[in-house]
Amino acid sequence: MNKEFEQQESNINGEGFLPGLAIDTVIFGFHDNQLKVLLLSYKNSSLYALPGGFIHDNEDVNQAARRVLESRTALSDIYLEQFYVFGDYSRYDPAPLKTIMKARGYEPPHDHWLLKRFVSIGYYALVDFTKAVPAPDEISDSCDWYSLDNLPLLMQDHRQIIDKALETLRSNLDQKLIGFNLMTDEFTMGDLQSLYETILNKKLIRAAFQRKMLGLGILERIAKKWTGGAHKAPYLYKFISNKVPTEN
Amino acid sequence: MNKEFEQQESNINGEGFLPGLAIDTVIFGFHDNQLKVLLLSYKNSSLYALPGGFIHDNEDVNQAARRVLESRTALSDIYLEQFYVFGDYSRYDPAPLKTIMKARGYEPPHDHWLLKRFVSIGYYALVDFTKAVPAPDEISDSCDWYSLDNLPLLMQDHRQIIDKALETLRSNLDQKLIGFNLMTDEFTMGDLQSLYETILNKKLIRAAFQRKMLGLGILERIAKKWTGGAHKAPYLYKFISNKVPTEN
DNA sequence: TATTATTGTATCATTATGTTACAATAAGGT
DNA sequence: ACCTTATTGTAACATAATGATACAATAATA
Repeated sequence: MNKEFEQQESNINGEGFLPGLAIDTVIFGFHDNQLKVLLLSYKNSSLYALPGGFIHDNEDVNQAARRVLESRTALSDIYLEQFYVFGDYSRYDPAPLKTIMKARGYEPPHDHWLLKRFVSIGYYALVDFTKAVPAPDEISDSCDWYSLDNLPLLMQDHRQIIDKALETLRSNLDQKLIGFNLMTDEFTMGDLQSLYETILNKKLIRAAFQRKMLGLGILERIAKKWTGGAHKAPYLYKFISNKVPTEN
Repeated sequence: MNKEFEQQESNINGEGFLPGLAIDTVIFGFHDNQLKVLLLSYKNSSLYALPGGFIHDNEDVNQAARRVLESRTALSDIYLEQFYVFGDYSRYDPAPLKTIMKARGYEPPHDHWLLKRFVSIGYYALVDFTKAVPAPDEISDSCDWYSLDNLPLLMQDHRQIIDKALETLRSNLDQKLIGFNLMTDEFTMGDLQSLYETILNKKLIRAAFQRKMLGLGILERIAKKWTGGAHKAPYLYKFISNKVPTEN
């Protein structure tokens, strides 16, 4: 779903789009020591869904994914990566989209292109929670962050898509140093450790974690952060951006 | 391309198939200390290509990939995994397929489904070279193994697809212990090390490699292998299959 | 000024990996 | 039979990475 939905709806043959192929994007953010994903809710529906969209017939697939991402977060230059194609026949279920269209007062023909079988390419994005501005469009009620351990009921197989995205993020975390894309510009070592612990779902050893991160040589120490706590103030760090993967 | 090509050719609207979506499979084997891939050559054409195919409109995408793989190697229960979707607009080039069809004496209509833009889902498979039986079909001259460091000229972006597959294999090798799928049933430690060295494209330290492999606890020592060489005979090993990932 | 919690880092322990060395041994030659 | 040769299996030690503990430094607050 994207801003062009009205055109897509009345365009019953899907003219201008690649047929049967969709994009779903798992947009991860990190806030309050919790991993979050950006979800939409549809008007007149209790269904939540991942931001997604379709591919113009003269557009690169990766470019389409970036377009979807930017339309939802108003961010560019974001870490974005394909992770899996969801193509089981059992995904095929025209009911939810039919419901959405009917709720909008539109009665789609039987062979409307949006009611056919779709294969979906899964992407995940890592964004700075504080910079993303969740933007709903005309067919969605809301576009908001939801904590991963408290997700609402999701449309179709979107729950499995999120699970697979998280699994991919987890296994790429150490190898690719992509975690920094989820941090704010400045952060403490505690913040960073908390992010790693949340993604990997396990406690890490503080001393070893700090030693390793500093040893990577991609952190620059800025200043101290007075939190107001009755204890030594932590340093703030920023990461040296040209040493960390952002765009592919 | 698969055995049903004649039907696909005369079926100008692609009835029964998902439109615009294809599968390309990089089938890896290992022989003579070299990585090999299975390639087809088309009749009346100098073009080589990856084994590929299309998805039935009532078939899982992963199942379709397995069907393609089995039709080319006569093997089942093979390690097979999605690795990337190739969806750039610049891939779109109807010329090669047009040439192939014309060479078969078939003049396709302008809007033949096979001449439209395709997005291709890349899979890679790891097979035991000694067990796979390369099988061409009626539109291919040949179906044979080619050494990775001596590939013929390939159709479209198939060369990039192979490169990306190798990159994925390389980065998954240690983590997932999938290398064993490329070995014969019984092998020496030297064979295994040679495989790793070839995939990773670097020399490994013999003592450390052996220690690590034995430490994994997935190898069973069988017997000695008398090679005829004037030296100590190496042991043969087989891997304890229920400890190694094969199918997903 | 004492108390408190947290941070940064040093220190040592443990594990993993790199490196060297060497005994075991299966041909082949004499 | 015995010596030579190349390769294997593994021990032994060196170095690097990680786990675990300890402790000084230090911002609040009382």
